[in-house]
Amino acid sequence: MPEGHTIHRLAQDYAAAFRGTSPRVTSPQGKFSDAAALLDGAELTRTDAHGKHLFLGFRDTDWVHIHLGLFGKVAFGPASAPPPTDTVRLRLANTAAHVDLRGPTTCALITGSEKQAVHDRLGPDPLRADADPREAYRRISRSRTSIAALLMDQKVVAGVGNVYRAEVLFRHGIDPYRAGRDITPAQWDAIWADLVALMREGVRTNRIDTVRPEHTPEAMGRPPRVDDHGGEVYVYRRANQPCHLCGGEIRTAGLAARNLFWCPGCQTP
DNA sequence: AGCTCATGGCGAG
DNA sequence: TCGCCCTGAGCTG
Repeated sequence: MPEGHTIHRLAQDYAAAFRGTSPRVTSPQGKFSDAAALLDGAELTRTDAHGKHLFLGFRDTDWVHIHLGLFGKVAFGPASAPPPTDTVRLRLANTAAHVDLRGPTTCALITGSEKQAVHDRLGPDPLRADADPREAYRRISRSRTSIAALLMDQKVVAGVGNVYRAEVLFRHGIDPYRAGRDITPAQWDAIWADLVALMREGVRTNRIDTVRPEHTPEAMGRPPRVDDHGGEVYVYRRANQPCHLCGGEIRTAGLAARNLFWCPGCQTP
């Protein structure tokens, strides 16, 4: 589920369902029980997102810091909340809705200054108004590390995950192993602008679609294909299949414990 | 029932 | 670079 677009969408959805209300706060699974008791009945005043980090603001000073990790999931439902299963870390419930959080790597009650510390260690987020892409380029342009690894480094850019990384590099014809220092300013500007557009669209639709209109299955007369993650893509999880553009075989390789996908025909070193 | 894999990230060595 | 944490789906028997 979770790349940055998912988290920003969740910030919106939590706000839409709970902002201005004082929900019951529980932790059926138990790992968040003490904090839940402190927040129970407090007003949810605001929400925020930076990269893959989600923040729920209660009262004036309390924040719940949530990171879904690889497995975390959030499920919204109506007020008639079913009995929670024993994996629900955090449940909010008001008179109109409930929401369950399962499997997060982080769910912690923090202060405003602790929240600020999280912002401080994250790079610019294409989905945030305060993002400065030059901050990212400063690191990228000085690095011998591959652009694929840099895009996944949350200190460099916040919110890009394995799908957006693979897809944006394909869309710009850049081989994932190219060193950061070999990315030109113009290339970075184009990548950033593309990330902003793709991820905004991702927030809107709640899925990752990266295929340009002229390359959709309908436009190219090939059978529709949607990845398990729910969107249509050029290379992500398409190892050994033909590239939509050049017909060459999509390749895959491990990079820093994640699977990388690219088209050697379309992406130049 | 058990294995593998997944859109993340951390700390140890 | 590896092992580990969080969970669930989709296989394999």
